[in-house]
Amino acid sequence: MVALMHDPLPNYPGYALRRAATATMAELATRLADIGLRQVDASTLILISANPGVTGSALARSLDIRRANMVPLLKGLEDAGLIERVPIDGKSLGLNMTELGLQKLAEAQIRIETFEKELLARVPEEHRAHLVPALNALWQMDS
Amino acid sequence: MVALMHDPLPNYPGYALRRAATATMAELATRLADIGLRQVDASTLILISANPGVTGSALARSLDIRRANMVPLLKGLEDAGLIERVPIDGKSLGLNMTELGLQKLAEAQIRIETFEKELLARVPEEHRAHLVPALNALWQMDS
DNA sequence: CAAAAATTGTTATGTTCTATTGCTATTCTG
DNA sequence: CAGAATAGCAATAGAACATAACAATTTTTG
Repeated sequence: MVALMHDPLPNYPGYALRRAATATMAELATRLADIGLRQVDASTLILISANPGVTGSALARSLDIRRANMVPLLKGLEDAGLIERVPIDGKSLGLNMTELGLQKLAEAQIRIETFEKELLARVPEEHRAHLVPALNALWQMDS
Repeated sequence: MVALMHDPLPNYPGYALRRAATATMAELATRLADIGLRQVDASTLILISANPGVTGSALARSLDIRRANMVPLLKGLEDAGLIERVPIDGKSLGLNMTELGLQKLAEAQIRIETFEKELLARVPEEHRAHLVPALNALWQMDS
């Protein structure tokens, strides 16, 4: 059950990035599943709560999710009573948190903060402060 | 077309990690698709070439891929003439690169090296050296 | 202002990746 | 040797994500 003799892959930033992402995302997914949320649900709630009245389209752009895939996502959150939608004009719907949604978000935040703390704790101290800026530099640009 | 007013998500290491991973992986995927490979194909070829005679099961463990999903992967590489399988004993098959596979791998390596270089170039210099060690610390442990 | 262009929300559908289950044959281990 | 573990495989299910098309409604601009 020993590792491969030669494994050059971890030296590739791209590979390390993918493995790190899948491993950590799987971990967070199970913790959020305990309260009936997926990561994308939690992200969405966070953004709505920080931007009351935001539209689904704007969320889609910010989260880099196709508009079409936003529909079942928001429908799920609405059906669960976590958000509500109020017409802004003839074609746009503004999104807001419900009381229940705020409660659920608070639960999620606790789990997320714990997760992020543990995640960072695994990174050797001398690298820790560099992680988030380095990661954000990789995607926050051409979007 | 402006970003959201408040976007707290990039402050979360987990979110930054996911966005960075999906963005960069999509980029690499298109570059490898030009030569008919997926990332997992390239990873597999790299490991086989570094570990001649390795078994599919060992690869699956190293790449964290289910054994069952290894089957169509390796079949694809074999059908494309990139690898060959020779029986080790009654139940194991050793994997080796073909001549064509080595050529294809060389092409892939060029694209991968270019990609990795450009990826690192996007990271501000003071963070650059910390990225790979930080990432590997996130998953190289409990596996 | 009127025509053209863009945006919003939506339905329907397809693709791809990955996990699960179960099976046979073989090898390893106590 | 008997039981446990391993290798390879098939079939299938599910989740995540992409595409295409559409109607209704703004927004832009000539």
